[in-house]
Amino acid sequence: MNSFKEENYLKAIYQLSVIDKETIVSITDIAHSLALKPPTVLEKLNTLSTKGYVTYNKIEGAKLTKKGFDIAINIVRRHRIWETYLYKQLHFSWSEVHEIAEQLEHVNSDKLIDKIYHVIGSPEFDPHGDPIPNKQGVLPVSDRRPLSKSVNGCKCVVLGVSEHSEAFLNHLTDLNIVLNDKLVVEQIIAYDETIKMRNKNKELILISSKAAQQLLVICVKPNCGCKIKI
Amino acid sequence: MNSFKEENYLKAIYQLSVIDKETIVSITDIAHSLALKPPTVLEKLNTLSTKGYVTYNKIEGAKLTKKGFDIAINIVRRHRIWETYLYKQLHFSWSEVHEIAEQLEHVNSDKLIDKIYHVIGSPEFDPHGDPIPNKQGVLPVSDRRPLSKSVNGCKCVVLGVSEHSEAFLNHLTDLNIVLNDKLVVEQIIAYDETIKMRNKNKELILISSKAAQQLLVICVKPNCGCKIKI
DNA sequence: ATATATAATTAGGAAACCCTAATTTTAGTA
DNA sequence: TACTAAAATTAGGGTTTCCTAATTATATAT
Repeated sequence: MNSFKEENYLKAIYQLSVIDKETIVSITDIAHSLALKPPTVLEKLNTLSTKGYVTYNKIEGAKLTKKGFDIAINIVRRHRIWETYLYKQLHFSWSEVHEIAEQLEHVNSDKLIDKIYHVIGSPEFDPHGDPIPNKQGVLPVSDRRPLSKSVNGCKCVVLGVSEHSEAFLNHLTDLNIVLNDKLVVEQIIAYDETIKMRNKNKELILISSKAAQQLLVICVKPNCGCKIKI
Repeated sequence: MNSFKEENYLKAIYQLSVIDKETIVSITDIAHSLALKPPTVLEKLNTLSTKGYVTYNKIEGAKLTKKGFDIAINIVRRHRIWETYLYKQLHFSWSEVHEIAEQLEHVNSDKLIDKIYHVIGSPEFDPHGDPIPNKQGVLPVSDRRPLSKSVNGCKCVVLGVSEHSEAFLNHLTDLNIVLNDKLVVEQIIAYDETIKMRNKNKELILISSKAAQQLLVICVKPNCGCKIKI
């Protein structure tokens, strides 16, 4: 019954661990992500550990156990399904959707999720390209990768973003980049890795390395030599 | 942010006050309704009182202030809108709907409620005849009354129920009574106030006084002399 | 290597919520 | 009226969740 808070801890740990598989999930990271102070997080981590949802030590940081992962991935699933439902079915704008889904994700009814998932057509990805885990917590496989991993000549299709801030999404709008756009990389500027590319209207687009790291694409030209195999 | 619990207190007080306008809302009643113990309720009542949501004293019991009423009626509004949405739009059965709406009613997004209310066609009553308060907290006027207030010869249409238990709803199904049925009262048995009536197929139906008190109808025969003016 | 910044931890405490047990009111009834 | 049952209240305590301040580790950098 007390799950609201605990669900948010587990979700935060999951999300932090996904950002970078190498880096450990530290107390400071979790505290920052949940707007709490480190001692609070440490205390909670101990009780979550006792309950068997996480393991924690200074060297390895916080890690979800199978039990904890199952809960976390299910919250992520609910969140993405609700976001898609709000967006596609109730015509909310993408920027409004997140905050409401943060609340709805804690509503505990598998049947409700099943129904709305069916209504939206059981998609594998949400409207911004984030994968929707299935009931078993398995993410759909996808060859999407950051645009920043491209090489000259790459032909990419925009599948999503890994950052969801207003600022970034507005920047994409300014650059005239939308979902499913086809982009052809013409040059990667050696000095700062700015990418020069063209869209389907042959318009030139310059995108910074920073932004390119957050834009997820799939490579549609075989053997282009880009840093991710398709 | 802390509102989940408080919302439930305010809703409980509202609902208890509606059952019978004469009777005061006692600590014991609230404790029973929320499955808590009296000292817990008393303590919370004091803090709710400090915050200006209720007034409380032994003689008058708990009463909502304007501020408390506004919150409570809004929760009721959300609850009934969600129940209707789940029932009509997502095809949940009526018995499943309540539990999920208990969670959804606390999701804080007026825009979400507006949208789903629009989708279900902005009805004034939910599928079981409960009135849906408007945004200002005003209940739609209705001449519905308990069937038990009928007199001989009353022609009534079934509008809803005031009790929502499985047991009662199943009983109505057994009696072959559904929403919008037209019933003609033939006799009220003096001894125990059992009502003898006929439905549109002229079938005889006997309903106990207890059940008749929970069945809400509107009188469609003018000046029938029943105990409620229409 | 030592100073310094950053992260983790410990100690101690406050507020929210909820409880049991005991006591005091209040109300109902013989 | 006096007794008794029910309701309200007081006292005291437990857990959860969160904090600040102080301390100890751990890195980082000169």
